[in-house]
Amino acid sequence: MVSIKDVAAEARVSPQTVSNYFNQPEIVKDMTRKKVESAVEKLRYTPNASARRLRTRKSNTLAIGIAPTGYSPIYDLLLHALVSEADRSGLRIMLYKTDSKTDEIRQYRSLIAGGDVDCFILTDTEHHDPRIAWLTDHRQAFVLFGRPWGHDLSDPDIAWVDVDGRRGIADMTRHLILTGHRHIGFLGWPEPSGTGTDRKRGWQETMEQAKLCDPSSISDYLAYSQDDIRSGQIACRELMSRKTCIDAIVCVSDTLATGALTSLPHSTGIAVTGFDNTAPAQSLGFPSLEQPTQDIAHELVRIAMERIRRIRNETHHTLLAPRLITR
Amino acid sequence: MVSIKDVAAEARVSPQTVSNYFNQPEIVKDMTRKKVESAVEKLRYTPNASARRLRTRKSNTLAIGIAPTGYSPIYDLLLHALVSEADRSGLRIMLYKTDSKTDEIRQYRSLIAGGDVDCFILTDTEHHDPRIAWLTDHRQAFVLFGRPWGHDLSDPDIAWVDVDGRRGIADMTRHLILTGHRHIGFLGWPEPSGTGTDRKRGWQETMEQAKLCDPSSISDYLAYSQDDIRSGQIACRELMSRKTCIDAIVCVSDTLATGALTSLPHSTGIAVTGFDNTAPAQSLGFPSLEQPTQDIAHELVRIAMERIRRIRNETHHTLLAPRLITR
DNA sequence: CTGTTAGCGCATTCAA
DNA sequence: TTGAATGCGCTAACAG
Repeated sequence: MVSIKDVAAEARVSPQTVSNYFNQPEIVKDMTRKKVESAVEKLRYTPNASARRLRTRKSNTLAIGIAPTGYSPIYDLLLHALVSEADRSGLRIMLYKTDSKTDEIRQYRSLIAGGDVDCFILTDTEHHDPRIAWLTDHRQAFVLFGRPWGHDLSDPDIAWVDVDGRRGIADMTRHLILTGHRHIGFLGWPEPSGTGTDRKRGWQETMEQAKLCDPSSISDYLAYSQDDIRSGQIACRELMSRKTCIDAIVCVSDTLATGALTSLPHSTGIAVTGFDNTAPAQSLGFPSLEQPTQDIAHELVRIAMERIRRIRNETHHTLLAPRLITR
Repeated sequence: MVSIKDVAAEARVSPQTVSNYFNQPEIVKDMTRKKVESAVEKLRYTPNASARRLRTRKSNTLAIGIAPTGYSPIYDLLLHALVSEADRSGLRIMLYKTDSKTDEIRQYRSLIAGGDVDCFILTDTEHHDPRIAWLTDHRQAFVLFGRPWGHDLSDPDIAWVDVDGRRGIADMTRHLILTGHRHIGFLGWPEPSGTGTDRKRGWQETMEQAKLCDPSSISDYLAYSQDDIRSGQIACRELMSRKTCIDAIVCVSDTLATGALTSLPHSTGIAVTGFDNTAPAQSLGFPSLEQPTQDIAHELVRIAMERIRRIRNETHHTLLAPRLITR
């Protein structure tokens, strides 16, 4: 293993100069820099991260939780984007398990005390999420992927990145209207669900604005379902029998869209749309909304770095638009 | 931040004893242990991982690559299982990006030199994988998820864990035969594909054994396709038009099964089966084979720990059976 | 069984 | 601008 001393000896400078070369290159004289550079190349030196971490008390690591049943269908896409973006900033991504919210807080404690993590990325946020309070109390840097439902969205203590589901679903609903549909139902998640309610609102507002529905009759076009295929099928059948004139169904997820589509008799001509543009959307060929994972990751990393440095004057939340995929 | 010294002072023992309490509890006297224990609790002490790593030259970290387009549909399930199993052994999981094999080797260099990783878990192994040679040359611990195709499978230098696709597909083929199918086709991946060839063999052997096919006519029942839905549809149509008597199709993946199923006219009664038991298999309701992710993770972690400790007398490869999901 | 000594590799003082 | 000394928190090796 080659250390900073070896490089210093090779370059005939002091260890400190080599350290400066890496951490404050601008204060090293050009000629010295050259010497160090060639020594580094020759010895294939890479700084030891553990030693640096011990000294600086920074881990250059972001941690993101992974749930037993996959938070979301785009989780692995997001993960790759995150690793990719983090890499550009010299950060690493570490995983921790989140089998329950309590368990998750236990993980925080261990990761923080171990000096393993600079900033947490939380997914699957829920109303009055206990994790937010805990992390804030412990002055630990974190960013949410998902809005802090139940908190003030502009609270400077709570940084977040999210996708504007309301806008995406509104775009989708407009698309359906503009392609001739008039009786557009909505298949959503049961309350309370921040994300679900937000998406539903996109549909409802568009319908009311287009005078296709008024507030008093909106519930006729609405059904709720757990996010699995079978529940989606049942909810869809119930909705269709309750409101037979429906000619399109906007679903809060691809899973429910899959359920809806497979529960309808073939060739009814009823349009069904989803959210996330996952494999089922592509295979069954229904329109969907794609989350901009690379942009999400970019923002998460950018904000994470600001939180680590305790910079508070920049934008600490971002709402990104999903992309409409028509088919 | 509370350190080992604080605990030692609180417990009125030496720092070394506290260290022993954590690392070799059995050599600490009961009464001393009690004292340390209460001091630890009182101060909420957690060892600093960076310092420990620096001292021991061990990171207690496994690294696994993440590809731009998701290696496999079970990737996130495997990841959770891995984090979960690693946690039980006090190991962490770090991610690195693998946009290309060359890029991946660059990542190895950086992670190793930084002292960030004890053992790599490689996925998506291919014939004569260059990563294997590099890691072996550098005496770096690693485990494959997937067999080292093109190498000696019993080579003690190459540890691996894999799922027995051949056996799984054979089970599936037998299931089809026993439910009355006789002309069973196979939709596979183009050669060379270690995994694909292995799975194909399971079908072929079962067919020949059941005298439903002889070696000379086997290719009549066989078609190849890239692993996407549209290619699967095309390949399936070609196969069906070439061999009209086919009454079941075993597919090498759920993706191809989805393609096959959606390309066939409805209610033909032709059975289609997949591999991985992913969402499409569940939603479209075709039989599939489930990979035992928890067992895979368990074995990966077990072997990884042995490799780290350079133990060579234990089993260094494991072949696990997938679970047949009939529907 | 417990305490003492030393040093892992690095970055932050201070001097030069 | 560069160099020498110091210590981050921990544990291996030893001495007691």
